[in-house]
Parts: sequence; structure tokens; C-alpha cells
Amino acid sequence: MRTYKDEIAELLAPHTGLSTQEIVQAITLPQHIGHGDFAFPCFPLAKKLRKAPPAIAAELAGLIATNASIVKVEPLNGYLNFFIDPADFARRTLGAIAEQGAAYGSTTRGQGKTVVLDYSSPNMGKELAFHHLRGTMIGNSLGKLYARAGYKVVRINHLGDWGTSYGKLIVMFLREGLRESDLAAMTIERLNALYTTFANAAKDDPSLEDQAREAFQRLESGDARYRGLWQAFKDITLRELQRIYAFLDVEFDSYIGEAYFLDHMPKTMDLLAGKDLVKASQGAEIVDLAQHNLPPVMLRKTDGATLYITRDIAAAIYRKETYGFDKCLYVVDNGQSLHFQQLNKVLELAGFAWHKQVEHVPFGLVLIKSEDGGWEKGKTRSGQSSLLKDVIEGAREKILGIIREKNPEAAGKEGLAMQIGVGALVFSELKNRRLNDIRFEWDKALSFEGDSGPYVQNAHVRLCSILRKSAEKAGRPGPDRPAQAGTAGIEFAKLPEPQAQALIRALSLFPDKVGTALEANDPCPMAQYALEIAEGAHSFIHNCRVLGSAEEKERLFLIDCARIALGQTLDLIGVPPIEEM
RNA sequence: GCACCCGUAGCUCAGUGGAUAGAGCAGCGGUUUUCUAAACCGUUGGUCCCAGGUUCGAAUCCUGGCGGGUGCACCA
Repeated sequence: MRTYKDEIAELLAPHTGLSTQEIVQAITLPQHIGHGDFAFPCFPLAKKLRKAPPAIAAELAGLIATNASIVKVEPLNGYLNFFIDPADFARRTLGAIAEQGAAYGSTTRGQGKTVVLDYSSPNMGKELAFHHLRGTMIGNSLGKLYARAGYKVVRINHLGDWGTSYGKLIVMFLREGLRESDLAAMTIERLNALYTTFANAAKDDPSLEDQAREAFQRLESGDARYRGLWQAFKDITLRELQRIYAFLDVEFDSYIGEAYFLDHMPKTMDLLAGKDLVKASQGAEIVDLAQHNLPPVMLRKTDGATLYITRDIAAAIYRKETYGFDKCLYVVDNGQSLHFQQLNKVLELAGFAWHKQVEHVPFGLVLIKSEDGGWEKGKTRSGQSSLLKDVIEGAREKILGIIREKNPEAAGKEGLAMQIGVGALVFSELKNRRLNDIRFEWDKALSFEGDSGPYVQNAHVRLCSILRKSAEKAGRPGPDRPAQAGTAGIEFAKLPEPQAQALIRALSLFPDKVGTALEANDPCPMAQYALEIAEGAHSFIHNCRVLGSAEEKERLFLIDCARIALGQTLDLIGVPPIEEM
């Protein structure tokens, strides 16, 4: 589709000696309303033309012929500012939204390409902690953003389901006198508790650690009974995970965990040995990366067992073979950046040119208060963290109280409270750049004032409410959806108010924002954009009465387009676009 | 010692090569007989950590410091 930038570039190209592509790249948005709709900075031309930028801008302004869309060209401070006819801008922006509907902002940049996303990936037998929310929701949002750009998306939950920990679980399970017949009544809470019990018991009886290692060895060697217990523990974990993911509306295409790659270990080790990468060191087998200024990678322990990174190497190869990905992104906290540097280097040294497609998408740590009052990385292992389900429940409780107070008539308060609570938590995770560290405090996590999930949801609710009232007033069933009927009969010149214009401008940015978020592999720009639309919508609704006004038809059309764009934005970041609150 | 990340208003943060650096919270002052006030409008508040460099132009890129967080072989 031809954009205003394209049109401006065509007007400028003959006079600047630049290609239309270069000009489109250079065009920016003026910082101040009133300066125009688009700006072309003349500074880079100064050297070539040997003239001062303001003089170039003034000269170009005289050479550009305006037309029905581009109605004014004005030089200012070395910029050439372009003014678009407001009615034309509205027709084009709202027309695109009405036409594309839920697909607004879709592109074909990823057509025929596949992206594999690895995110959430908790450990089996443990409950999800609050800090798991961040990676889970960043990955969820990136999946939706890539899908909108035309990519085929494969969402993988790389469950941590292998390692000595599961030896501990089995040891404790049997030590507590539990048997297979007790598995049906087993819950994630009880599994989680077994870890804690183990840690405490091991302090008094160090031999337990050996027992755990031995149990894990039996597990690895395929002991039928132990494998049965392991599988049961995994099933219990998956049931609980899916219960929480359902609250968050998060889904995965694959729950293949680490254990799956056990069978791949011999051939992976052979492959690396074949490349002459494997070296014996202190009884273990390693890849020496000293030449690359990285610490060595341990592939196999003294006892012969493989490690996390060995299985990750196998998993990367498996993913390339299975999905033929063009990108493979690991949404994992920044604490593991060294691990991913090592993984990437080993893949490179093993001769896989596609190692460049493998990328760590790190996010900042969620820090919790330590006993001495400082801040430290939250650890599920030591049990020092708040459970995600408890935080969600806390948010839901709090919101429920607010709904009872503000909207006692609302139907389905319980469900709404959940959607608002989840929206608030998710929004606060995504509204900041992903690499920032976050300090978890109950009060702050449950504080939803200002630029928050409820603020953006409330804007969506108000838009929906007007469309609902419009239908009621006319005696039509259901909420009105005027955008579905197309632009016929809409007089776009009837939206001249600054609030309407500001909202339309905000709506026009949607496709660019999706691109920005994708380039950064960060949902943050999309969350910030939700605030922009919400602010525009709140302001328009506050200042321009819709129902009963002389411009009712046009204003309803704008309201519906704003509803579509905001609803899509919320969906892309994983905040429920609710219609009532 | 090495590596990754962060440093912008009193606090929490946007802005990541363009014009006079923006929000929310906190503070101060307003707005509702009318479509959800979980809203809107005004106002106070800045050495963009420091020093060099690149550039027509730097909060943004590079180098070096300072401060903070995290990680660095038998866990995942």
C-alpha cells in the first residue's frame, strides 16, 4: 500500500538526488503538533549541495507541488515539514483499519519463514513463581507479533525435566512412604514440598545427596519403576502449568523437555568429537573455548552424566532439523547470557552456519528482598519467592473489591476481576524495556494506578460501551460495529477536533509500532503504544460527545476503529481486551 | 580477574542518531444533571552518572572511568 511517506519521497526525489527509499528512511514525525504531519531533515544534504540546511529547506519548499493529500509544505529549522489534509488522513487511516479489521498491521515480511520461540520453560515438580511471568509473557507477545508479520511461529516450552533434582524427588517420595497408589492424589504443592523436605533432611543426613544421585542414575539407565514415577511427576506438573497458562491465555505448540534429548546424547557427543572439539579435563569432557575468551563448556561430568548445555546443543540441532527455522529465539533471563554465548560458539565451531539464527533474547532479573534487606535474584529452588498463582489471586481479590465498589451492576464480576488482575500484572511486566531489572514488592506489584493495565483496559471498555449504547438507543441487537460496513457515507471532514486528530494520528502508527517491537524483540514499544491509543481515546471521549451529536456517524466510526486498534494492541501484548469493568 | 545488563525529574520509567528531553506516581490547582471519573485539564520539578571521541547534529554510537545488578566445571 502506498503511504504518505512514499508520496512525499516521490515528490522530493527529483529535487534531492536521493532515491525514494533513502527519503522514506529519512522522513520522521515532527515532535510538535503544529509543525506538520511528516518532516524531512535537510541536514544530510548540506554538504552535498554546499548550502545551509534552512536554505535547502526553503528552496525545496518552493519546488514541491502540493496536491489534494499533501496540502502544505513548510520549511522550519532546517526541516521540510509536510501537512496532510486532515480529512484525507482520516479517510486513509480509518479506512485501512475498517478494511483490515482484526488483521490491522499485518505484514508479509516473514512470509515463508519460521521462527522458533523458547520461553517460560520452568522446572518440573515446582510451582510457577512470580518471576516466571515475565519471560512467559514476553515470549507470548513475541509469538503474536511474529505471527502478525507473517512468520510461522513454533512455541516451545523447554521443560526442565531432567537432572539430579528428580533423583531427589524420587528419594523423598519413597522415603515418606508414598507409593504408586498415592500418585492419583498427588498435587504440585506436595511435589514442591518434597524438595523442601529433602533440603532440610539432607542437612542432617548428607548420604541423601548420594542416594539422590544414585536414584537419578537409575532413572537415566531406564529403571522402569523410576521412569514411571518420573512420568507421573511430569504429568502432575503439566496439569498445573496448563491451569495457570489458561489464566494467562498462553499456549505452546510443544512441551518437549530436556529428557527428550537423552537419546540424542550419543550422536551429539559423536558429532562434537568428530569436529575435534571434545577434550578430557579432570575426568570430565569439555569443549575448551579459551581461544574465544569464554570459559570451558562441560559436556559430561566425571560420573558420565551429560549436562544442561549438552542437551541444549542437541535441542538446537533437533529444532533446526525439525522446523527448519529462520530464527530460533531463547527468551531466558539475562543471568544466562554466558550459557547462550557458549551454546552459540559451540554451534559455530561445530560448523553450523545457522548458529547466527540462534539468538538469546534476555530479560532483566526479577529481584526479591533478601533476609539482610538487600535485593537478590529470586530462586524457586530455595523456595524464596512468591508463587505466581498467589500473586494472581491477590490481584484478583483486590480488583474484585474495586469492581464491587465502582460497578456493582456488572455481571460476571469474578471473571472480570481475573481478566483485569491478569491484565494489570502482565502490563506492568511489559511496559518497560525487557532488560531492566525488576524489584518485586507485593504492594508495587498490586498497585495499578496511572499508566497501567486497568488504564488501557478502561479505554477499551469505554469505546465498547459507546458502541453498545449506540445500538441500544436505536433498538438494534448487540453492539454497533460501524467499521464493518465500510467507509461509504462517512464524511471524514467532520472529525476536525484536536482530540479526534490526535487519536487518528495515534491509530495510524500501529503498523510501525509492530515493526519497532519486532526489530527490538521486545513487546515494550507495543505496550507503550497501548498507552498512546488509550490516552487518545480517553481524551476524545471526554471532549467530544458521540451519541446525539451532529457528527454521530463519523464519531462512531472513529470509536469503532479505535476499539479495533486498541483491542488488537492489547491482544498482542497479552492483556485481555475486556468490554466491561 | 573475565563476561552480560542497567544508570534520564523526589520515586518508577518512556525516549536509542534529529527540532524546545516526555509520561505516571508524589505535590499544588481545577473539571461530572450527559456515552464507565479506573477519566479529563492545568501546574511545580532535569549536570540525561563523569570524561574524551565520531558526526552537520549525541540522552542515543565508540573508547575510558565511576556506581549498581547478575553470572563464570561436575545444578538447570
